[in-house]
Amino acid sequence: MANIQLTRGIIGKAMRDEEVPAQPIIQILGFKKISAQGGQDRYRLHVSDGEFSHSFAMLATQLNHLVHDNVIEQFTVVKVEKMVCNTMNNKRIMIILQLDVVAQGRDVGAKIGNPVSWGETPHPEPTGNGTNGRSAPAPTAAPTPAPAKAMNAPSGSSFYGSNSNNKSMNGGGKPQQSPKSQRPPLSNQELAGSVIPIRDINPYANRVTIRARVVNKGEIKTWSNSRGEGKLFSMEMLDDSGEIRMTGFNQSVDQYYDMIEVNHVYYISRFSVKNANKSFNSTAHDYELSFTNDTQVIPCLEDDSDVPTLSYNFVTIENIENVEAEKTIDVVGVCKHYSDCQTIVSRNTGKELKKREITLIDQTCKEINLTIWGKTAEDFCDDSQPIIAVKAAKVSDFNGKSLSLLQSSALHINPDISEAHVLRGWFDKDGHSIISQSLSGAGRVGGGGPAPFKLAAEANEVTTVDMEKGDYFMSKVTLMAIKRDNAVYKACNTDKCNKKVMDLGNGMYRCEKCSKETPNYKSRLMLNCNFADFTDNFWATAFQDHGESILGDTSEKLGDMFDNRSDEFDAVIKEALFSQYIIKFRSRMENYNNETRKKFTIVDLNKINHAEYCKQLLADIRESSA
DNA sequence: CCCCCCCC
Repeated sequence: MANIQLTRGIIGKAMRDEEVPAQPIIQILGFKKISAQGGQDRYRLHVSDGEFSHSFAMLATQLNHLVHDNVIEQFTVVKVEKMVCNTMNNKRIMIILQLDVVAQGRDVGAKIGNPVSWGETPHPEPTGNGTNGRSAPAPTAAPTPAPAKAMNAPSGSSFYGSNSNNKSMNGGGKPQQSPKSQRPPLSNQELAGSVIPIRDINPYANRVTIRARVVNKGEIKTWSNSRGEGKLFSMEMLDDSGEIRMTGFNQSVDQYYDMIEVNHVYYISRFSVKNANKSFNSTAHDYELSFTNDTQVIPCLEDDSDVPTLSYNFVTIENIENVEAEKTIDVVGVCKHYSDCQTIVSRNTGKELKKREITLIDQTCKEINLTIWGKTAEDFCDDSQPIIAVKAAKVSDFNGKSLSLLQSSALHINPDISEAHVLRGWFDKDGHSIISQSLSGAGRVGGGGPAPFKLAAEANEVTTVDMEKGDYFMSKVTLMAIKRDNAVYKACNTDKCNKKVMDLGNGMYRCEKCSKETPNYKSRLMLNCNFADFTDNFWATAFQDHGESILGDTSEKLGDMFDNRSDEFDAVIKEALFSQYIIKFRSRMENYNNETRKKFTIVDLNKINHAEYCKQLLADIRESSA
């Protein structure tokens, strides 16, 4: 093991944020498990380039197996294929994302050279044999013996079976009794011999096994239609040849859903293969798989680093502007803020849906809203402004551009990928205080550029000449009053027609526009609202959707209240007052009774985010005092 | 066997 040359000086360069040579060779002097977010272990490394040593290096968590498998041990020499440096709490940290082992620690057996501890370390570095330095206890303390490398497939005891006897088998430790019609589990030899690449899956290839990494697992979904009802889940898997989707129904859900873990590799055999319906399947594969009663899923226990992990093809937020609606893209951004979880009712199915809006920002200084659904929305609660990476988010052109998660999308919080580390560094240093523009909703560019912020007094001064288009402005205002009368009106029930109908007094309603009389109508909102800030106040109209946001209920329920439970309706109005909003208004001159008057209409409305608003004010102050 | 991907 003589003559191993470390890349001297690389640590100094990395610490000084200078360009580092490609593929530097360094030695691991020790490592230490540290507590980490998300319950996942993280390893801090004590590394040396022969000149300096440094204990603020981190192993990307996808490389944890290298520690668990004793590949990284004391004195192991590695070639760093990929790493990033960040400054965290005034310390430079090296994050090693990819490495190759040059020589095993047990073969090297000693520290190479006489490295000096870098920088702020106040004490001399211990140099005793068999110790790893303060930050890195001896590896003998931590790892358990690695599984035998020669093992191709796991032993029968780790078999996740293909029938319901499984639990009793595990409980009693008895050999499995196959029920009559079922085939016995595949032997290890059968398994290993029949593994084919995912790319080669087709309906005629029987008795094959794939060895695949699960990169996404959807929520359990229930359905009920004329053909029956049931539950199902889908997952996406990949190997180095391709990707494929697999769906499990009913009892397969019970059997496999909890067992299958995202990012783990499994041997899967005895599935059924059918054509992929391209309109609902975003994978590149022509076929998709289903679990059968006979399907066998076996965790891959040996080293699975040859099976690729989820890879992204990120589009910057700025560039999402140019992506067509309905396309799916990968995106990574900082979760600048997020909304409460809301319950809405699907127009198509009548089902209640949970949703939450997340605002993402990246180095292009653009923001975009991402809508998340269901359990993901309910459970999302992370105030640390985490990095969010999404595989296959759907682009929509609602309110500018926005993103929405699909069942087949995958959201990852603080993924251990270089883009995320770089973004983190940017946001913590500069990004958090930057004035950014949103592609979604209020403040976005479009329709003649971003709307300027105006105080109420300034808004009142505006004399709009353009009768057609009008002027747009943003304002931070408090809701002072809502006129109760005419807040709700009965509108024509015809799709797309929202005209006010005439109550004929006989249970029928007439729409002049449609020339139709029906017993039906829909309740719609048209709120006359008074808004104020410290300079002045003005009246503005909030139609349907914005009215629902302000009053916090559906127009249907509000209409019922308005007609039948007047005091309840008054209470709703009272409750809505004195909320603060950031609102985008349109001001326009309108002719009414031979008089030209300026009218304000709400075009976008958001409850104020005080933290966000204060940041903007601070940025404004900085800019104007610079 | 789902096949909806929602709401403003």
